[in-house]
Amino acid sequence: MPGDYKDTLNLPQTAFPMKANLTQREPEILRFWQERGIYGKLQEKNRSGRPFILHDGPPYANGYIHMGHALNKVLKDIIVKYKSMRGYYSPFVPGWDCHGLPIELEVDKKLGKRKHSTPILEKRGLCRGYAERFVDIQREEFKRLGVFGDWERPYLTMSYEYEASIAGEFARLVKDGYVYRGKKPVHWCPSCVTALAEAEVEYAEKTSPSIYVRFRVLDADAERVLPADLRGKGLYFIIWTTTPWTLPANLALAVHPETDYLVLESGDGCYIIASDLAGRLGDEIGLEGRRVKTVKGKALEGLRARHPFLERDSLVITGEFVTTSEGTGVVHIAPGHGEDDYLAGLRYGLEILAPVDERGRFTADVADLEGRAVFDANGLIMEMLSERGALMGSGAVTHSYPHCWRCKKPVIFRATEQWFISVEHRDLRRTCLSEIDRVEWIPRWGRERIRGMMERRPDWCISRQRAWGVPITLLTCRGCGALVSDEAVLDRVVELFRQKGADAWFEVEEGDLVPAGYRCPSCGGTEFRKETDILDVWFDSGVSHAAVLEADERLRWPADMYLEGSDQHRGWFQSSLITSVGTRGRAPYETVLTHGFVVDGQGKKMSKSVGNVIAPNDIIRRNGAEILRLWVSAEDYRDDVRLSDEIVTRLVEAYRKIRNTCRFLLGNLYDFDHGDHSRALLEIDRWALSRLQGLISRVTTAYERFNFHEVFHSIYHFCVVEMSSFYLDILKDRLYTFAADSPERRAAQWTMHRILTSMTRLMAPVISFTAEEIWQSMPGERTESVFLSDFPAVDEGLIDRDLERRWEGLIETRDVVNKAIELKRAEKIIGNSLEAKVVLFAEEERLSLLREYEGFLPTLLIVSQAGVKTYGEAPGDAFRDEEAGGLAVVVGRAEGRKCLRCWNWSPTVGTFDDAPEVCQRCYRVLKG
RNA sequence: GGGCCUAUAGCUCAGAUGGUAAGAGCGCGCGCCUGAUAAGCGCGAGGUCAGUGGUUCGAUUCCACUUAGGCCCA
Repeated sequence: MPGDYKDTLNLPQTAFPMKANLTQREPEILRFWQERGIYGKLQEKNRSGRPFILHDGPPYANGYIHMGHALNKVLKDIIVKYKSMRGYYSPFVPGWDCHGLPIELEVDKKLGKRKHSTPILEKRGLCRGYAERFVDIQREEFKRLGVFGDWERPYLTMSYEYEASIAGEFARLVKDGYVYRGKKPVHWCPSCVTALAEAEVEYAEKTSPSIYVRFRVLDADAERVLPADLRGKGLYFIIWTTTPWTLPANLALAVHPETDYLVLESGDGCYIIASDLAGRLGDEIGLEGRRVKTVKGKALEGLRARHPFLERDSLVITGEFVTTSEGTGVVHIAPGHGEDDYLAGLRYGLEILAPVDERGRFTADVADLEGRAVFDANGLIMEMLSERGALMGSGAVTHSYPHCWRCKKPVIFRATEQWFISVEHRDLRRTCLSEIDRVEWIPRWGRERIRGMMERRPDWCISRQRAWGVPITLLTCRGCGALVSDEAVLDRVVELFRQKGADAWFEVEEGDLVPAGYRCPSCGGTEFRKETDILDVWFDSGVSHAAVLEADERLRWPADMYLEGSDQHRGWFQSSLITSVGTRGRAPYETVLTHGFVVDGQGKKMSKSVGNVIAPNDIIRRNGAEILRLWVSAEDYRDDVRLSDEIVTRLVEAYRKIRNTCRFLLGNLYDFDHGDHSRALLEIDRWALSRLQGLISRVTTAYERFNFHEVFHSIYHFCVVEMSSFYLDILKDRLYTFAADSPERRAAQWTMHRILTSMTRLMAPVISFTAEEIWQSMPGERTESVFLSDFPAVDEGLIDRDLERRWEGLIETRDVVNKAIELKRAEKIIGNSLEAKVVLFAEEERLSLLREYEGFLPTLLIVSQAGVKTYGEAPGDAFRDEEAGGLAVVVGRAEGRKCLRCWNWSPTVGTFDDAPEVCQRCYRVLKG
């Protein structure tokens, strides 16, 4: 067909599809990695490299993964892949947290009524099966995200080895004296005779007595408060409570340190109550009288008051938890029967008193009430108060009160014997704090956060009265109650667990746990009792540094990094720190990196009830895991990360842009000869390569600082601004119309190849699937997988700052010309920019710059002709832009005719008899 | 209620020891191209830098408070 020169051009050719079709392609790439064993080869390749150990915090083996899991694992994966490509030995051993209440509750739910009659070992077996199932499910979900790791050999906290490690680490703490037995209040169901976890308590309306009780301040102390003229009168605190039965356990009265308290003279005595509540108390119990004085709560601290019916004094303490929203502003404190009470009791060294047995009956400690069920005793107690003149008022209230989810009856708060790890022993708290200071926290405020918690936290209560966990492997003497902390006994249990798992604890006889002839060191007793509590699951994961980092030959202790959500400042970071410092004297991590939570487009938390939840699978199914990975990298994870349909849409577009840019590069490399054409580079090629070095440098720094959103933005920006709209757009003419093997075209290809191989590796840790797909489509020699290649390094020889500076001027000029052309386009004078001829009028520096590049200007501006003149010659109606001074532009129609081959306009078109429709440049190419 | 943290265009992000920098890309609007074509290119319109007060000659940038939101506690 005459006039059709398309066949004589070097148009791009590639099998690399424009449409990613990630949903289908990703599984193929996963299979490729799997079948070729790429992860294993990567480990092998770096075996002798410097290690970088990112220790995986174990997700809980319950339910399907949500976006938080995905965010966390992808962040880890990006780091592990980056470090690996940099030559670090960076194995990733994923793990799962398998014990614990949530799984047990799920199993209980399935058992229904049989849950009470199911033997513990059978229940534990069911829990194990449940956890196994979800480990498998989550493993597949994580793999689908493209996360590299040793998925076939993860660590499970319920493996026998791990269970033995838990017992072993616990034994170390026992031997070193960290573990003690103490009392702490827990929700307790007197009807089911069991402790209840918070999750097993449900709140329901209940009617309770509402009573006001006065406590008389000791006369000796009253002088501190009462003016001289009132001395001799009784001084009383008034408290309000809805649980009269806890009064026998009263040990203190709490006031708020900053609240104003009123001393009120009324009848036979003086009363201390919160000023704000005086009016209300007048209505409630008819308390009226003369206002004597006002004092701050903290001035009352240390006073002693007589218990209304027991031979005991009650100490006045202060607490921030005291409010004046109800009651009297004075709170009755029974450390054995309330959470605030307990903590206050600890602070003031009060006994954790709970004279109530496991069936909710008073013990002999309260002689008058022994054997009485606590709720039934309320009336009796009120009578006792009344007889002694201590009852200031009574009534009834209906309020929300905790009930047992099994039997639906009201529960009580009751201190029971629990095991603790002391954070004061051997200065543990202080050592932890100094370790916190030594560790690097990213972001920096993480240090303040965990520091505050560590400074204030109480001893660690590790007892749980449940079935699914690692038992607290302690024996106590049946005779004297002494703890058996004999090394031989403790070690025997660890070995037992290694062989048979923690279930063995429930099977073995007490006598078989001690050496033959063993006697209690304190009393010589020979009968022992196995502890039935299990360990808090936080202990399980807390010792992963020992059970995994130290024990697993693939890893090493301590870890270079822990990386979890910021909620783990209270959780895993702390449980790991305590167990590690307690046994090894230092933190198990060098650096701790935290990320925020996944929230919706408005920054609100995702919740099923609101209906704003987006699941990883939604995105994988609709857009592919790659989009999810891109999202992880695009967002600044230090803050909460937002996710919405719009954000996904934007990311899909960004992905397409990156993909298409790479596709264009691939398409123009189909016939590249892979020779070294570096000596034939044009200046614009050198500009592109210099810019590429800048990109490599920026991206490398961003990875090093874990600023992944900078990685994304830099690569994206490079694709859009430097490549697609500038370099590649300008390059088309050279690539398409020059002779295929001309030095100029080869130079362009050489440059493009370099850009493509660099960019692909830069993006590989983030968009791994696409990077691999590009890598496999790339012509020429390459490693088996993009991950087996090295991360690109900056080539100093390709950096040319002077050149880049000169080009800033050229690019600015180009921007102005584009504006001028746009105006002519609006006037319908030109369409395609090749129809234009441009004359530039410039002064001084710009003039000399443009003169220097005059021959190159048509290429730069993608116009057919361009000329340079002095600014003074510019016509008055020339286009000027305030941004660029000393520059005027005149745009007109190009001269000559359009070359049907290269589409440039030229006076040379029509001057060749044997090819009248082409320009001179094309004519020469055609004639070879 | 307490501890820690966040708040720049519709979206994702930059920004300055406080003083001519409020920026980028995307999206959106309007065009061009049809030899990256379910692509590519150009131009344009978008922000009282959450609000209030304070420090200062001057604050989006420092401080306090408020509001909204997040995590962890209570």
